[in-house]
Amino acid sequence: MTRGRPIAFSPDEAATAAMQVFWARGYDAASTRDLLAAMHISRSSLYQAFGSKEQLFLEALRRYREALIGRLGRRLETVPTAMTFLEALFRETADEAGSERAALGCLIFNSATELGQRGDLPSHHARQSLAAITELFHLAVVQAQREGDIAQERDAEALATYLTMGMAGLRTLLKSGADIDQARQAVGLLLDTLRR
Amino acid sequence: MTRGRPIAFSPDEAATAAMQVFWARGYDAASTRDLLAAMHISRSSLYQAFGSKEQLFLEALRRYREALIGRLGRRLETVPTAMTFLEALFRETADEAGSERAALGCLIFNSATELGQRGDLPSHHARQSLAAITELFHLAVVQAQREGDIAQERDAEALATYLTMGMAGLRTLLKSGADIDQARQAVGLLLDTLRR
DNA sequence: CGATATATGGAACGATCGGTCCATATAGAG
DNA sequence: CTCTATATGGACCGATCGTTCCATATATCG
Repeated sequence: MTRGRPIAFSPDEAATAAMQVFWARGYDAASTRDLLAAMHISRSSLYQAFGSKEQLFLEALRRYREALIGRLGRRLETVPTAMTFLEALFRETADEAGSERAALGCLIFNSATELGQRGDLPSHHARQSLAAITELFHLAVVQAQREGDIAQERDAEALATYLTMGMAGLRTLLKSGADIDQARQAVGLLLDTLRR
Repeated sequence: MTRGRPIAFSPDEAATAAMQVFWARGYDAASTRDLLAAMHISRSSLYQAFGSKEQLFLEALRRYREALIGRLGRRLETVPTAMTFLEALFRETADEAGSERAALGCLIFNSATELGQRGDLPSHHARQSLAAITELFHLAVVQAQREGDIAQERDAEALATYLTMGMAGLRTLLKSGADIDQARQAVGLLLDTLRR
């Protein structure tokens, strides 16, 4: 079937490595040389397989988003109640305070803040990814309403936006070195709003 | 007294112009050429007067912080109650949704997210500036407690951190194109927490 | 008037950027 | 085996980065 020399690396692993570089350094600050080193491929292979730095980023962001939303979506189905899902998610994030993981943040929030105002494809995809997070929060809120943990008459869309805002703010706090007590207290107040 | 050729520009105006460039483009993305064009001075004058791009940024951030904190602090003293101050601040920010002003964001939150994880001077000053915002919120919360709008037994520090988190999240929402209704609803929920 | 000290404009520097190009390697097809 | 098609390594490109340097302009001091 296929002719010519076969690929000598796993595009999957390479894309994952690229994702980690974009995650740690940001879109602009991640140089193609950084990416090549992490992906363990040559410059030719990068451009052959992914086209450009921009397209590679879109692929990396897509993978991150699908992995995150997929993982959280599955967890939402597994967990006893949607309310415990939301509580655990925010509390676990708060507990990252001070760690290297906290300094990394979330690729989606990182990208939304870095690229939010540009009009290019990366900016558009970052916004869409943020919207996907809000959608997931919306699912969780609606489920919590069904389960009786959030009053039916409350606006699920507004609560979902509020949770996205809270997570974005929490990520900012963690990135600027908030300690674990500060993060936990702020998250506690955030979650109080859900029950009212 | 002084010898030699006198300066031909206002360092004050030049620093203000630089601040606006850093505000709009971010620290890394603001090139010295961008800065020179906005400041209307020559490359030599920039390095003569400010030393380096890094020092110029520190000066710009300092001016922004002092102007912001000063303005808000004065407003807090002028306004009828601290609670109305907080409400007006968040509601007015939400109402920026969709505007160019919203796309700009706040230099302090922008810098905290861009530089939060680096160990250099700009990073350190960005964190300090974020802490200054939390301090202002703390002042407002304590005053609101004195004025009877927030219960005395509530943790003023935790509420201050919560407000900083909320403003950071709101800025992120605005940067990623949230519309005015979303922003207003999220802010409404945020402010509900103050009264509980 | 020099003499001196600072400011300015702009050329130039080495480093790094994303991307291209080409010679070479390596597979399958006939 | 030859032919063909794709992959790879790495030199190279022009653009841009922050910064330095130097000749020149412009002020004050004696």
